[in-house]
Amino acid sequence: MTTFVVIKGDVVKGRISQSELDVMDVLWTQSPLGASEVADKLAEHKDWNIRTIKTLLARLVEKGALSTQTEGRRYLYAPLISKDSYAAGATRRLSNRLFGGRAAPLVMHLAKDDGLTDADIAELEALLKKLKKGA
Amino acid sequence: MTTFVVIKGDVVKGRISQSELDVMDVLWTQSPLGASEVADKLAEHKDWNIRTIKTLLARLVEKGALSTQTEGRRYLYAPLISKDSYAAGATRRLSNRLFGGRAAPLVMHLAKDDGLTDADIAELEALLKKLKKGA
DNA sequence: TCCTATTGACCACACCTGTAGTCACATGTA
DNA sequence: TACATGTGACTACAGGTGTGGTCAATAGGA
Repeated sequence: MTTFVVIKGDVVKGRISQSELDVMDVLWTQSPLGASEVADKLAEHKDWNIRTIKTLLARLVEKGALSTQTEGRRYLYAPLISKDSYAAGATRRLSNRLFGGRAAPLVMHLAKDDGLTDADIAELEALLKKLKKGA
Repeated sequence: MTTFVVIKGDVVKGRISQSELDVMDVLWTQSPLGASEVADKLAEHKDWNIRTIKTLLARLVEKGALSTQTEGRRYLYAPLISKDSYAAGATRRLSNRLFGGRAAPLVMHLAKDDGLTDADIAELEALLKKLKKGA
């Protein structure tokens, strides 16, 4: 069974795995980059062999999440889906899966254990005000 | 590398997979249940062989997500972690992973594409009011 | 010009996951 | 009592994932 994850018009074959997401993060911050540049950025957080990173890059290309462009003898990689649209899809999937699509319980969970700072709360209030006005 | 997912005091060895979560959902709704009862409930949504469900139950027991209690010649299964604490952990992981732990962008994503109803917005406002008072 | 370092292509391998089959045993029924 | 049936234990197997090795080509420095 082949699954296609549709994210606001972008189509990715199969799911982006945890490690692959770390690679995407680098390229969402800056792109296009070659494999070794991606490795350099990742080295701050991860202790991965360059081989590992190349495998992840290749898999992401195969899944349609990254594009390649040739620069001399190497590839430059760039995201085909934006972090924003990926995040939107992931958020909605979680919300549907666990809370029947309702947002409030989700926020409630974030609020527990001091998960929300005063700044967060202020930001959310502003957001809600805008949503009500826009409606 | 063995990973332990800590959810508010509950410890689950490894991660709960998608299909396993479907099984947990049944037992979060009602428990304890035997394997065939779980299968009956799942039959409404899933087309799974009873073998499959037994495998998933066994894996969940092995992971420490379910407890068993003997009833005659069979097991009765019950959750060792609550849906609430699981949901809290999953929400926090998503929020940390994608939004640096901030709640507002997460809600913003839900809001897009009419993801939030008026009722949701009202519920969130009430929640925020309570949070401010409680602080 | 010759060697070394780098690159993508391909391969490896263990563990996880989805999905079930087989087996031995107990039990209710004929 | 004999047998179909349900149960958990163990096994299977393909595809995904984490992690990295091998190889041939090539580009850049000595």
